[in-house]
Amino acid sequence: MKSPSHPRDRGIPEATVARLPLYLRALHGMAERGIATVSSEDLATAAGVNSAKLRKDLSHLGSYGTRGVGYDVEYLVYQISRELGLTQDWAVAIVGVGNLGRALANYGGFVSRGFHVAAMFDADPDVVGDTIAGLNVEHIDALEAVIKRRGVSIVVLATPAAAAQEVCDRVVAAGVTSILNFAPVVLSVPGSVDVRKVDLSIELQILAFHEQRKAGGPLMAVDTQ
Amino acid sequence: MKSPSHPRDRGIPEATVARLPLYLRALHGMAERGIATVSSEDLATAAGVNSAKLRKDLSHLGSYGTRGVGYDVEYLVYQISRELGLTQDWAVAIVGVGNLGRALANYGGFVSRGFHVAAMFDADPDVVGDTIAGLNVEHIDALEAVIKRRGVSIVVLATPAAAAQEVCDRVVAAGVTSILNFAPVVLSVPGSVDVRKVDLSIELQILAFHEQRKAGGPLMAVDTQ
DNA sequence: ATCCCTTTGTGAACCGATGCACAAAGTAGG
DNA sequence: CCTACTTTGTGCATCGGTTCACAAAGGGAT
Ligand SMILES: NC(=O)c1ccc[n+]([C@@H]2O[C@H](COP(=O)([O-])OP(=O)(O)OC[C@H]3O[C@@H](n4cnc5c(N)ncnc54)[C@H](O)[C@@H]3O)[C@@H](O)[C@H]2O)c1
Ligand SMILES: NC(=O)c1ccc[n+]([C@@H]2O[C@H](COP(=O)([O-])OP(=O)(O)OC[C@H]3O[C@@H](n4cnc5c(N)ncnc54)[C@H](O)[C@@H]3O)[C@@H](O)[C@H]2O)c1
Repeated sequence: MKSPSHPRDRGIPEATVARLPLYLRALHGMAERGIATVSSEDLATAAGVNSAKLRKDLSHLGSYGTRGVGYDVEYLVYQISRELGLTQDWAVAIVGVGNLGRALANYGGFVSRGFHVAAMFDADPDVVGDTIAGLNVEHIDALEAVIKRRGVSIVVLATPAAAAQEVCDRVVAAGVTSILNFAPVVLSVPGSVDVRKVDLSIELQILAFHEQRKAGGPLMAVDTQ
Repeated sequence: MKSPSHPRDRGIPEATVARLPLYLRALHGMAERGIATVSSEDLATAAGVNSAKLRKDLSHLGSYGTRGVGYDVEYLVYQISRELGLTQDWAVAIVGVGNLGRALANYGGFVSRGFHVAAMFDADPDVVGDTIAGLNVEHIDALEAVIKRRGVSIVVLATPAAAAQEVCDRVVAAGVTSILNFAPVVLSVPGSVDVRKVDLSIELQILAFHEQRKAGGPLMAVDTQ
């Protein structure tokens, strides 16, 4: 760090942010196996990326490596966790407790680090009042009140597609600015709200596209003309 | 089409492929509502993208629009479906019938167009033999035989992380070249195999990153030095 | 203290994707 | 047939991201 430029620039590329969780997961595995330091080469392999990319990604957080040695695993875990905001525990709410919502609620894995399910909501009277993974399912009418009271800042949307936009609007109105959407609809939200989507059917269609190419590829030089 | 270049170039950009399912979904909705033609502007809005991007995407498939009018909805549905390989019905197998595997199996939505669940596998004797969504759960030992017999070409992996790579190897050995992975591991596969991953915890971490920025952003100009 | 070896951090070239802006192509109406 | 209007398809500038390749930095040995 000589003179100009920022040592740790605020403004990490989006592509880098999307990979940090991958590095973090690999590092956790290494820490558990008692590995103290790791080279960019080894960490990159474990995370399934190329080592130049990994080094550039980490360089956006700061100069946390030691030349000739590598990165201290514990220290890097801490730095990435801090950067991702995982040093605090985020309260997540699940809206729509059907097939998928239940699976998510029962999923131990994502409670692991940095997140916990703080509330669950449904509109169906048969479902409201059920206890799932030790938590009571609230009625959707209580959405605003419960979100405020329990400090929910991330909402997982697992309602049918038809209800998603309406529920989304209420969630946003309640002050939530981060949404993970499983319903197959394009949600319309204010610019200040982040929506990420998980869409099974899109993923399958992309796979089908490539599968078709593989099948027909080499032989299928048949032009339509 | 004057002289050089391909009218319909094989080699559609990956980013375009990932959006085609979005357009298709919007078009299906319009077809159901009886809309016969649609402009790039309207279709783009429905799909949540910008219209120049949509037109460029569609131009990779061919010149299917009419200037001054727009695109014929039915025709475009057919062309995109064909391009994505949805004019055939793909046999999908689900491996790992736990919380998530069950939710996926019971999910009607993805059977809808172009895909059907042709087999389900698990290693747990208590689960094998169960009937879920009208289909018998097979033992994982029968993987290779059943995959061949039923012509499975896409596998959805929903086993615990620890088992994922081993199952993946068997699936690949059985000739499958398209995998949708829900387990939080980096799968290692030959280059000819396509793997797409769905990772809840990565999505949440990305949301947490941005949420943290929003919270501390404007005020948090505190430098660590 | 010097030399050799390893590995980081980054400048620079490259590549694919995005979005603007407009000519070309079509419709509709007189 | 000609004019006015609409909307596509694309050339081009730009941007963000990836990859290469190497100078600089540090550790360890002698
Ligand atoms: N199940 C899957 O594997 C899967 C996969 C991909 C996508 N999805 C999508 O995820 C969503 C949920 O899928 P599912 O299989 O769990 O459906 P589901 O029908 O089993 O569950 C939906 C739940 O949402 C509740 N609900 C309906 N309207 C509501 C409202 N206004 N407010 C609150 N709750 C409401 C229903 O009572 C029901 O319990 C759907 O949009 C589906 O397309 C599911
Ligand atoms: N449940 C969720 O919401 C969720 C969300 C994100 C990711 N995931 C991931 O999806 C995977 C499945 O999650 P889950 O909650 O359904 O777990 P689960 O434990 O409920 O189910 C896993 C199933 O896989 C079976 N299995 C184990 N080893 C197997 C093998 N070698 N061959 C075949 N089957 C085998 C088990 O018998 C079990 O039925 C996990 O990797 C989890 O991390 C789950």
